[in-house]
Amino acid sequence: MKYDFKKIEKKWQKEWAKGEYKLWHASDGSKKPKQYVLDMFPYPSGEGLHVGHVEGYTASDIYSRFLRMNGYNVLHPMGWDAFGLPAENYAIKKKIHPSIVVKNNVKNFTRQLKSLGFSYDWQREINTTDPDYYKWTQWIFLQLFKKGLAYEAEIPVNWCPNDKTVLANEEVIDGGCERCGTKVERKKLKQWILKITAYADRLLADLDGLDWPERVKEMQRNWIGRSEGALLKFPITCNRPYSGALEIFTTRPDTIAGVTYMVVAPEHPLIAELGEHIENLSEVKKYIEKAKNKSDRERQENKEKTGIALKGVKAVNPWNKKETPIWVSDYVLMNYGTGAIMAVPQHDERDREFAEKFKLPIIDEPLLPNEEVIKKVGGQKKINYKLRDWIFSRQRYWGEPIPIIKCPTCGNVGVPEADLPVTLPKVKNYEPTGEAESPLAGIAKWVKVKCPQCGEWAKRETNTMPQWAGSCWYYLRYLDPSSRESLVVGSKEKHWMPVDLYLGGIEHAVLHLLYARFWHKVLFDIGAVSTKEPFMKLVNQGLILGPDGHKMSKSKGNVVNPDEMIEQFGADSLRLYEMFMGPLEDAKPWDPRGIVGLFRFLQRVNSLSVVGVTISSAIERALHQTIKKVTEDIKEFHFNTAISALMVLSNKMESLNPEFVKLLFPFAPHLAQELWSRMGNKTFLDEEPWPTWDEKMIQEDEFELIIQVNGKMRDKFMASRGISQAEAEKSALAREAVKKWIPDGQPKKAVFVKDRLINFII
RNA sequence: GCUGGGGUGGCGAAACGGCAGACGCACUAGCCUUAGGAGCUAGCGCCCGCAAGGGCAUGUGGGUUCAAGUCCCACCCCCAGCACCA
Repeated sequence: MKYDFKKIEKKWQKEWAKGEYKLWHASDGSKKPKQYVLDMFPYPSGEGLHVGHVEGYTASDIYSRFLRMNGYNVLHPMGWDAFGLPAENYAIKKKIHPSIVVKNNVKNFTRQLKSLGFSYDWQREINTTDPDYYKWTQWIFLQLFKKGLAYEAEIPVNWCPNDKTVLANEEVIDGGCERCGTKVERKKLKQWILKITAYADRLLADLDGLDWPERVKEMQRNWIGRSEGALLKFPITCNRPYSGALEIFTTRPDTIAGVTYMVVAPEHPLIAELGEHIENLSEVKKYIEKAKNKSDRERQENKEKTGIALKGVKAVNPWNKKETPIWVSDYVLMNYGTGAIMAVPQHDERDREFAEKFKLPIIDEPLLPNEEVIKKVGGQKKINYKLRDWIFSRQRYWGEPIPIIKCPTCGNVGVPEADLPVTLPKVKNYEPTGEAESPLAGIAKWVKVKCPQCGEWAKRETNTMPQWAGSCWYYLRYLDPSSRESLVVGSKEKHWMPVDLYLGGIEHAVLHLLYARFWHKVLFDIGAVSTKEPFMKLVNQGLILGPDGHKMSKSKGNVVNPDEMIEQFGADSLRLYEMFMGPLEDAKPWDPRGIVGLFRFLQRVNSLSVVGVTISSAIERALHQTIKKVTEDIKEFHFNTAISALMVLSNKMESLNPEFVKLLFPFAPHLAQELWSRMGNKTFLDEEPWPTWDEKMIQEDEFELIIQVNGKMRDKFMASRGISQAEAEKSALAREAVKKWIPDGQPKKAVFVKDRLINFII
């Protein structure tokens, strides 16, 4: 029979769609054990689904179908992370409202996902740009505001001149904008900031309990960057009366005797404070000016140390009362520790480099116990983090409005919860202003509002939230997508949380995954959720590279379009190929011919007779072995070897059997369901139990006994299971091929591995 | 530099310390055919050989073991992330 994949796939997709995909509804009241299998939801771009999406979504679909057949109540939802720059930029270019752009893209993505047969619970579909959804994103912001975890401050921020908005530290990659690569500028602006640093210790400590890839945990650990040390004060002396001290942070108080100079960051307040006490103030100011003009990227590119000494000012080492000079250098950063260090060139590479360049002494002094130093000099223990607070406001249109009202008398006032959502008004012009405000600032009618506290005229906050806001909590909304009284009803949250499996790309390791953990912990603290962590197990699918081995990109012209693959070979072949390419987590290049092999496999399976012939015991044994192999492989996400096991079995089979069809189902659901129906079954495979194997059936009564001489394989013969060493030796030594290697038939020694091999040593 | 992950045929890859290369792609030969670029069968690591057979092979060099791709030590190379964080 011809493998008419188009007809088969269309037919079953239509069947599955009945009752709004009833087959895949997750029930809140089920007695079955629950499993929450979550995909990282896509940004619905104009380009449509990428083969990388297909990879991750196929993997989670296989796993979900497997769990359902094993008696689990599975929640496997899908939605849209639809706020963000691309829709807005497209809107600016084409003069179409972003919401229309998003609507069209969502339609296309939905069509594509359905054409791949993914078993989502479509009743729980969510969209972060839906006011009923972002009402709760705003609600969470208000809770952060109430707890003092959202605050406004004027600080130096990363500004992308191309996207005309500020960026979080996590969004700056190698000094460039995460999105467009444009060199980021430093600007001092008043911004909304989330106090993620208040959770640094918990975000770090709770990583240990997570079943996540080690590299992701390590990336988060590095990003949080905890270091234990101490704050120590060095009194300052100069030629005029002065009573200040320079406070430094160090992880090595034990090296204090080796201090030969001090360094402060160019932005350090000490310089302004000392003012005229500094004899060479004008030169110092010149250096500081030069350092300020350097971007972060320039500072990183050129690591040649620069600096200038503060003349007429000294610091006193509190340990040995020695006077040491104070320098200004941009290798010390103002936003870490205290912005000042004690320099120990003997023990620190950077200090050594600086000392060598400026001919400062390098002395070798004995190390002292940390505790003793801290105690004697009156210092205090301190833990520092590299993690910075999250700069949260954006000067763009297409995002959630920050629900704050700025009142001239009351200051920043949260929008009353009853007034949520603060909906995004329609504007004529989405163009960013290029200033510290979003295009919303231009809508006087929307901006003007009465202060909820004093009733006087006030203004709305016109900045919007960053792209990451909506994805910080979406996994909770799936549990209760239409709830009006809370972001998620407690009983539903308790039933489903935490997410058992979270599948997605590694690119979110220190962005989405860190932000979401932070929000989740805040929600935990206010009692809105019952678990400390949102995602128990994380699996990252590896990147699918273009046929040229490079990352797929439009400019390189190496992008593979899933729609074309489905058109040519069908969804089942595409699913199977992407799973067969290699280990799920590895990066792997697309082989344009590769999919053919999987198509051939399905074609062969399709042509097998549905009328069962009596199966031989050899095939029955192979079947049991395959059930075991595929079951274990799916549990470990080894889909490539599971598919290969199915191929091996199918190459032996003369006709279809129900177990094989069930094993195939999670991987190639359309064809498997078609075969199931051809075999005379009226049920859906989703509702069928997963096949089981009998360990006794797997055991073969004969095996190939390997004969080695000095560890090299020389011969083999069929032996019955359980053969004794004496019997094995006798039979082996009698063989011609063995006699050739052991002419006297007298090996020095024989190592016998039961039911496997015998190794003669001569 | 630090951290994590890797180096196995022409390619993607398999391999509880026990026959290295399963499965698939490509390739070769043959078959079928309504001559379809997506059919079927067989072969296919490298070297010597008509063959039988033998030798060599899992980045490099050592080690442990009856036996090492797998365990231990040192080194080289590749990929990813972070990187003047005191």
